[in-house]
Amino acid sequence: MRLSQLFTKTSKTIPADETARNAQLLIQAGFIYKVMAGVYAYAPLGLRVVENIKQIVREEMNTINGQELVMTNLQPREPWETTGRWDDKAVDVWFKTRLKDGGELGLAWSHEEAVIEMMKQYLSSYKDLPVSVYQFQTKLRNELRAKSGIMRGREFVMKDMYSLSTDVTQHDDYYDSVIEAYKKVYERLGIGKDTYVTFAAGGAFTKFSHEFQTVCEAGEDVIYLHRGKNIAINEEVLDEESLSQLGVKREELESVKSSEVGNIFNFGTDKSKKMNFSFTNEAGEKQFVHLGSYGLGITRVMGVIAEKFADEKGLVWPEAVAPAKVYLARLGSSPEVVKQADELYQRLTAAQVAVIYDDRDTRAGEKFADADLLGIPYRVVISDKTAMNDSYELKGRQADTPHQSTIDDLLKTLGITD
RNA sequence: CGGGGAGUGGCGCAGUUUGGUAGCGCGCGCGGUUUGGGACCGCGAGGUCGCAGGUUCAAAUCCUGUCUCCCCGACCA
Repeated sequence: MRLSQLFTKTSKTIPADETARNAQLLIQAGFIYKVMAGVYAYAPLGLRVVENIKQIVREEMNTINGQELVMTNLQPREPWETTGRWDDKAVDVWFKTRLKDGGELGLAWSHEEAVIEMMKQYLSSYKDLPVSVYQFQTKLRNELRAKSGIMRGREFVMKDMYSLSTDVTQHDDYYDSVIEAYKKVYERLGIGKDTYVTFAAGGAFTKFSHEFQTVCEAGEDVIYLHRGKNIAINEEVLDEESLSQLGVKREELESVKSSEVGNIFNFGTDKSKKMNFSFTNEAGEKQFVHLGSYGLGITRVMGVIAEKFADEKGLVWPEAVAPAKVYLARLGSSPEVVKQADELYQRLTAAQVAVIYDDRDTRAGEKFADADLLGIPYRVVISDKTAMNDSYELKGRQADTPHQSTIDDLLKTLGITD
């Protein structure tokens, strides 16, 4: 990507109407554009981050046999009525609208009922199970109050997965595999060591559900950590019963602010019964499907990463999600410099390394400031000096000083092996 | 939804108390000098002050209503 052609621009000032660090930085750097409260558009650089996160999630969901599909944003009323969740008193985040002929529709805030409705058409035998389906979907929630930039919006991207199992054992096995898959996801996203599987309010079938909480000052939740035992408890279920059940003492726990980046639920057969979603077992008997629901907030994770890693100069993306691996800053426009920079750009691009090529006719300071603000992991500078010596100046985003390297060292550092 | 704060060129702000028809920085365009951490000089374009009413000779400024944004709280299945 040539920066001279990118339509977004960075700004020297942070937007006045945002206080959330993630929103300030992402807007200032041109990753996102605010449309209204809690609703943000994703510009090219922001979209790259979103897609990188999605790809990591996709790979891990595929590993545990998740089958990707896409549900719809327009949802009919009936399935939600059967579970009692159409009523605004039961679900207060509904956006609702009407068809021209008067039929009432809901805009998708979740897809549990929708998925069941769909899967009923395909699954009818124990031989069809287990099945796990997932999607990346834009969720629409009429939150009373949006806040915290992209961490709590009215429109946001979420990966939601649903498992359909024959019985408790089959369900539990899958549920456990999702926990492991989620751990891998957060690990790959660079927030693994700060993300805790957290015991939270469970619902009708289990004492607890599991949340994935990332320690983050900007988060909305408070969790209690037992670092020694690697146990975390959401304050909403912190009572004597829970403590004794988990075998920890209150005074051993450390309270920290966190953001819920994932949540997994066991619905048992509750919804299946209400929606009459059954299959035939080996004995020819009608059984209800066990449902599990597994959410992972894609755009929220992006906000959390932006918050956690930023420094005073701007964003600092972990390599796995960065919009590019290399920020190639070309200083000056002498033929030698242009030649060296163009060649490196082509070489890296050919090697599948994402590069932001700053070929703009601007001064060095501006390029360096933008490289930092955009948070690209590696900065390579091409100048008269490097062109003359056939060297390459390389600096990590958070390194203090750059160093000169040969083309071989450079490619090696960037993980390119010919 | 309760409480608090704020809406003035693309962005960040001043001006509002003490009404007299709009200013600064950045950005943008042109010319020139510069060129390794957001350069400098000159010239120039760009807003009628969220919106709607009202008071007044006169409203960014006063009054009423309304919309929007931010923060705290409540809510988050």
